[in-house]
Amino acid sequence: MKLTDRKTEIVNVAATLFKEKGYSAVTMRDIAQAMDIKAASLYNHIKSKQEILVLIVIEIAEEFTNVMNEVVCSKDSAIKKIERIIQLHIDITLRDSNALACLNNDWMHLTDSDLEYFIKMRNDYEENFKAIIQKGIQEGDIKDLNIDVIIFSILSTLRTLYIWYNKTNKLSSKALTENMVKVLLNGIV
Amino acid sequence: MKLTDRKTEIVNVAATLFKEKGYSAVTMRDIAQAMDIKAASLYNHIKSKQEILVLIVIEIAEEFTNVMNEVVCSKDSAIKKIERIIQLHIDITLRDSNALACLNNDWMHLTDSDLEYFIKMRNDYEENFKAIIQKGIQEGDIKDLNIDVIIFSILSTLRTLYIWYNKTNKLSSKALTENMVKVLLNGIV
DNA sequence: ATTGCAAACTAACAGTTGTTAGTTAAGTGT
DNA sequence: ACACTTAACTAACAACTGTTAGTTTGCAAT
Repeated sequence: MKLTDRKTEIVNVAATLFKEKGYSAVTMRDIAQAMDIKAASLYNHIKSKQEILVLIVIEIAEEFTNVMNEVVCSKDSAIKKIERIIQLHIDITLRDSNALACLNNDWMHLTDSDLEYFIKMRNDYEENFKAIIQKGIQEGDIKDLNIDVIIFSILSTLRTLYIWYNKTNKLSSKALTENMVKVLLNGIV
Repeated sequence: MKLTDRKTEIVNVAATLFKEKGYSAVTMRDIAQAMDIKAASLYNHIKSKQEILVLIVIEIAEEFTNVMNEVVCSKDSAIKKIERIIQLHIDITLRDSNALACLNNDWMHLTDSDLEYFIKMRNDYEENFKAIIQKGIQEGDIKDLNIDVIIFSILSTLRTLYIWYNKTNKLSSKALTENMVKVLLNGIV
């Protein structure tokens, strides 16, 4: 799916606004004003407000899905797999925090098949993550704690990185990943 | 600030809807319909849609602030303090997950002095939390990792508990807290 | 020069939004 | 029986919503 330059621009501007105020609170006139054009002009490039949301959310969701599938198929250890997933979240956060905020906060405004598709991807993602942790526990690499608590604490941290990453952007991607791996896997005590 | 029964009911119904779709996407007619009355009737009890949001968000924010102030003043160890804060988040999540969702997702729709007040409370909260961690590091109870990464990973997990707690509500408050303390403090490896 | 096209514009639409005004029906206390 | 209060109602408002239709402008290719 290739986008024209102008369409990409609209999607990016919209993502920035959606991050600030949420999908519902941003109007087509807001998006237009941010681009110094009129609202009606947006429709030369996009079909609807919904389409913008779909373009933002689904693309990122598919990227998560694709990488997760690679990781699942690989022969790495559970710990190595988790590290790759941490890296994945950090990379996408650094590259496109606006879209990520949108995915986290506005996915419920998707409709019909898009909503269905998104929810399936998210459920599969969590299931795959769970399977990785479970294998790690079986093989003795991960402590035998409540598995849902483990999954949740890691995923919720990774998913909300976008809120926070500009507060500590002195850290490089690599340094951030290293610290995150230590904190999330080895604990702080 | 005492609320009449009916006002409380409106606030609770609104919080449920806000959790599902976000503040902006919920209309006064939605709230009214959920209570089997007409939108105009809501105004016998509340001043505005904004007032509902303020009642939901500020009350919870103040509760966090108050308990945090107690914890800061106490003579407990850093670890003990963190455990109490984990307990606080879990308790509020179990008691009022709707309001918590609202606080997390819709605080930016507060206006003027309410918005200012909220942001100040949140900043103070984070500063206090940071000071606790810092003390813990100084005293050797906590590993000397990047402090922002530590704060963020714990807080983001605690703050988004509401998304997740009904998936694993087999766990009691106590059991949940114990698992959470182990995972967040001691790590999983 | 003429045509074609991309991308902006103005004007307007039908529906939705939060909110107000004025009214009504059902209790409650005197 | 009476006035008062509570909490619902209908009707309407002005502003805002996403979107469409038709038009204009400037540039590139013929």
